[in-house]
Amino acid sequence: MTVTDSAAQQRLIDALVTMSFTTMAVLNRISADHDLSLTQFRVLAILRDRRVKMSELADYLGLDKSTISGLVDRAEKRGLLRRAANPADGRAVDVFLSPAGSELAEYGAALVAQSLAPMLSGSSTADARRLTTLLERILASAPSLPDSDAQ
Amino acid sequence: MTVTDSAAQQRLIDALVTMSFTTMAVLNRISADHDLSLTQFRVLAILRDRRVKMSELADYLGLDKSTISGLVDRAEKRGLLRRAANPADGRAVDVFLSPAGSELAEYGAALVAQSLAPMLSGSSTADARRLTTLLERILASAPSLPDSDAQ
DNA sequence: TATTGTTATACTCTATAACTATA
DNA sequence: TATAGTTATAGAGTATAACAATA
Repeated sequence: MTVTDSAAQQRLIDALVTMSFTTMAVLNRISADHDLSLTQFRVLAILRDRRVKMSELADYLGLDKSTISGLVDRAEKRGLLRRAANPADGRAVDVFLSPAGSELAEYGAALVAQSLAPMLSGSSTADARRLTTLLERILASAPSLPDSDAQ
Repeated sequence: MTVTDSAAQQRLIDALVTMSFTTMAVLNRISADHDLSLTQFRVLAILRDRRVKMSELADYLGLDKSTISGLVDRAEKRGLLRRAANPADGRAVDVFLSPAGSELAEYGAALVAQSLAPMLSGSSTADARRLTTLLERILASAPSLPDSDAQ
């Protein structure tokens, strides 16, 4: 996109930002419905297919390690996840989902799909495919952000 | 999109969610760089071209009125916005940007455009136009959420 | 009576700084 | 020395409940 397209570019940016707020509002509502903050919900999503160290969780979320301690404390107290010593590094602590956490994570992922589907149901299959391709192309070239693989 | 396209639909949802997190991370970073929470940043964006009542601000953001009181308190103390009695309703309080708040809001909007532009610069003009159209079409049919017109 | 806004309260989220234990 | 994690602390964000003022 060239510099002369500034009006068109601004329009794209507006659409992207509005779409992002709309999507985040849906994720926020789903989280709140289950007494989770969006961050807690993201933790569940991240741990759905991974067992990670506290420090890795901090990296995924782009948050300070002390924040992660509190976050994991509360989720552990609720029985959603567990800590365990890392076998390879005596300083490190692994985090992973409990069965209850795993169940909630799966349910949450399904809810996200269900909640966003209506918004997309107006698009034709061809348009949906086109949109997917365009978004994926942008994401592939974007500098990977802390949270780019949550969900 | 038909029910048989569930894999394709899930892929679109994943792309949309990832893109949303990426966009929000950018907005969060810009906010933090100016000692604003994302919510404060949104307040500035909302008030950029509007003078609203406290209750309307609550509606825009989807937050409780008591939350708005605190939010406005802090921003007012920082000199970014001001309260005034609503001339038409003795119970209501109007909120609007101070000159400093207005300046920061304009600067912030420009920063958002600048920060998101690189991510989009890899797309051709035709692709950008196509993406804009697809997003706008979805947003037009989406039930308008509390925050859909921030920014 | 209903609505608008504020205040008190409580909890979560977040970062900084100081600390312990391990590498 | 550097890294991993926890704890103490402080401030912001958020909602609920109770309240005063106005419609």
